[in-house]
Amino acid sequence: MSMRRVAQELDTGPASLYAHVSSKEELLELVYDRVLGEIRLPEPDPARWKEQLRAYALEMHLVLGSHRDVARAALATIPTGANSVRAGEFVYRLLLEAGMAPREASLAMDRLILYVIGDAYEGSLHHGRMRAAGIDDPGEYFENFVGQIAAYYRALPRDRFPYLTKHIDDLIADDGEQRFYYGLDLFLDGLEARLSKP
Amino acid sequence: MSMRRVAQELDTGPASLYAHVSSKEELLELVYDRVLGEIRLPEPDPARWKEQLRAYALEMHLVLGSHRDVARAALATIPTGANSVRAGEFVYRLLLEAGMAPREASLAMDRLILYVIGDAYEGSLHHGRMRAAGIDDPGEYFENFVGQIAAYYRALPRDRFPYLTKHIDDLIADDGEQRFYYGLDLFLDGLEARLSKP
DNA sequence: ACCTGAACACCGTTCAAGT
DNA sequence: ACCTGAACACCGTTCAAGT
Repeated sequence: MSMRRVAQELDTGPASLYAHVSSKEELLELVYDRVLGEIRLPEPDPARWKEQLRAYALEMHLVLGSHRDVARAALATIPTGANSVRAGEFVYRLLLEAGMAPREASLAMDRLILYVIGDAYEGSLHHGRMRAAGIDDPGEYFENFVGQIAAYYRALPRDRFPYLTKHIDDLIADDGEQRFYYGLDLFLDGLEARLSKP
Repeated sequence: MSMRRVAQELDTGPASLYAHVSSKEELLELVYDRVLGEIRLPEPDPARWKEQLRAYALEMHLVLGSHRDVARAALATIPTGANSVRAGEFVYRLLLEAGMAPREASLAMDRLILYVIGDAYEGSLHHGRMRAAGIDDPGEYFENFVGQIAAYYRALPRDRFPYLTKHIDDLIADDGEQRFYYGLDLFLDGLEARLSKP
């Protein structure tokens, strides 16, 4: 996304955008909030906090995957939009009602959001690379990507890198989706463990 | 970092760089690997895997904080440099010797690295914003940043956002370092729990 | 093999001038 | 209050020409 391209889409010049927005960063934050609005929030149910938090993370991840710069804008910004606050209240409430102390719930919310955005941002970088390479099919791109890693690892000297060279198949077994799930569930299980023995 | 500025530092033109490197991305990957070389790896000790993994994550986080574009380059790239492979062998070995199955160790390594890089990247975005705002002291910047969040939350209607408005102090209590530690320890504790009951 | 100047095709943002 | 053309100060990369 470039200011000049946005302006072009609106049949105007880039300077005109600055009558409505003070910078590209501000525009991206507005887009971010609008994108968050696409997430449907269920009625919070403390008994199912883990399930609901997981569903929220998956939806947010999906919705952020749409555009590269949005995920970056979501990092290190003050979440100030209406939808952002709405989502924040939902997540925070769920953690509190699950039994977490306010301060720990704050930390947990912060880290969950960072994880989702971080993974989405990495995904969008991959997406950009895919387009740059002229590949259309994500599966084909993934094959290509891990294939290069595998080839490189296979060429490493076994005596100096015994562990990496021995388990190449395991290193490339899981795709991006499975990696995201693994980290998400590790996180949620970790929260649950802290709840049961504080 | 821009190609033109690198060239200037080397008293030459930007075009000259392309005799040594095929793109800016490739140059950044070379910088990334050099930066990883600054991490000192201890003799792996399976009995202290958690402690050693934690120390590694802290060192990597510190070393990545130096330059914004490096953390971004570290995302979504094939880690192909000598130091990168050296570090990968260390982390992977530690996880395996701790008792993890090869496939799960692969996932755990991937997520740990993503977490460290993701947090470092967010930190570098903050750093950039700090410089843009003309602030020199990180403490002052942090005060400023959380102060804006707090003011915004305080102005929210209490009936619509009861949870966020009630715990503003807890929401802004921890700084970046403490947040990083919380997520890191949650991750490591999670791994430990999976090891004890597989 | 390495370097260079000049050019190409872009950026975000500002600012005086217009309505 | 909103819009505009033109300009400023940058980008990454290419390419013919040089050594």
